[in-house]
Amino acid sequence: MIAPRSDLLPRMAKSVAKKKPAAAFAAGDDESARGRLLNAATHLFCKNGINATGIDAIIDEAGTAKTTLYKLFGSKTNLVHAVLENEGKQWREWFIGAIEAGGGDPQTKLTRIFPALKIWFAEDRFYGCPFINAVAEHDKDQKQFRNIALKHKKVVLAHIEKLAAEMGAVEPASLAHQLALLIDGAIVAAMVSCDPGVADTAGLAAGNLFAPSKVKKPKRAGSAAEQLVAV
Amino acid sequence: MIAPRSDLLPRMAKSVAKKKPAAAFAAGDDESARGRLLNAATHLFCKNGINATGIDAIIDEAGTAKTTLYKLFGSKTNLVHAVLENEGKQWREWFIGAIEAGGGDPQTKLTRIFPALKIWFAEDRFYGCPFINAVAEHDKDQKQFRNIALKHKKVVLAHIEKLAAEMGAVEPASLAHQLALLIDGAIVAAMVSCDPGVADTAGLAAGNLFAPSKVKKPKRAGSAAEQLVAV
DNA sequence: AGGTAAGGATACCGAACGGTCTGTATCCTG
DNA sequence: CAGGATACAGACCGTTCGGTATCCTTACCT
Repeated sequence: MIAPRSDLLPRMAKSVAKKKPAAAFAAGDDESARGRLLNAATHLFCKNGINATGIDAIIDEAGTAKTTLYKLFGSKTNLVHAVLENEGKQWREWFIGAIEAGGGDPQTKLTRIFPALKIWFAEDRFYGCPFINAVAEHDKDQKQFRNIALKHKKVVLAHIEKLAAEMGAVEPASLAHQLALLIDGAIVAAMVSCDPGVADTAGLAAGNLFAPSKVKKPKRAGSAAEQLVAV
Repeated sequence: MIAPRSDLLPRMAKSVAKKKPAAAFAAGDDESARGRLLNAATHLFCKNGINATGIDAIIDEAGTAKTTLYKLFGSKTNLVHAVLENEGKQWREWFIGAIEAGGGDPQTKLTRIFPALKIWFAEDRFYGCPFINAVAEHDKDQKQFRNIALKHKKVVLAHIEKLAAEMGAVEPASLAHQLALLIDGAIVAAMVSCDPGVADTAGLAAGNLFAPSKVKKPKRAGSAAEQLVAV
């Protein structure tokens, strides 16, 4: 039984030799079995849906054995949770980095939100928000995925609200919630329409939320004009 | 072989004798096999997801035989399409009715959008937008469900854009798209958070889109103030 | 050199899936 | 009363699902 195995490079994915996908937030160069499983599961869950993705498809794309998956994650449910946790962390790091990079005043950072999203929307591996999608395809009377999604969105919201407060918004919490609504709307609209341009529309709508009347200490504009258009 | 059947009322659902759910847009009093199947499938698809809902669960809730389902719809896929078409039609009728009822000027009608949505969000059978959810749990590289969703959203958008034009919006199409974004955002946020109050937040954001500077023929406000805050 | 940990390959299990089949009961119409 | 149409009941089929068990190969570390 000489059986010269074709895989001269063991512990490497054999099915594909992927190039780095050059995503906005890189999913990974982790070539360990765990990393490959996480990347494959993330890709397939997001692209085809969680329920529509079978274990076999995941191990096939990851180039691992089924035993390895169950040794590392225990169950499909655990894998789903690991994917969401990992993806959420990476997305938040990318998002916050994208609006913070380059500095500037808080309002400048907030206006970077939708241009940043547009870049994400334009990726060929943009499949919408994994958290929203996970909620959408599971029992809505159960809190499981809704709680995970809320936890993710609260971190993002907190950062936006902090910036809103720093820029002197009259009601930072309200402004942050409105921006978050536009973000969610843009994400699902981009997923459905495949048109990154919805980010521009969302940015346009967001622009109205930064009107001088919404800010405590206007920098230049006269107060008379503000009064006229206030509320 | 007397076998006194328990169903003294044939062609009636036996498993449950549901009360009318009193939904904003009534799913139905259609007690035919087709109607019951459509209602049951709509409920289960929306609540638990399409992929997570088996044929057996549907016929169980509908109180029909499996043969009846396949005689009437042919396949699960066909049933899914029938559900989306039917649900979309009913939702649009409800939505347009809700913002048109009571009359008033076009802007008044547009401001009715989010209060109307809030009522929908508060229902115990609110499970988000079936079209968004359908896209979320299927292959995003296929156009199938995305096209169905887009068709639905275009009808809604067209009505909003018509109202925007009637109210004299400077850019009716842009305004309509921004409102649509807020609507989508509110729907998914309500689905995830189970808080109908997001409709208020969306309504607040929408209020900024109706600023005098956005309207061709301002009714009262002076033009000087508008110039100051324009664009 | 040998042991151990990590991972690959594959056969297999019970359950659930979408879908088909046979048979029976009830109604409507002629 | 006959016969067609409609619907219910439930067994059944092939497939796929998530998950387990067994065995084998390789890399690395004393």
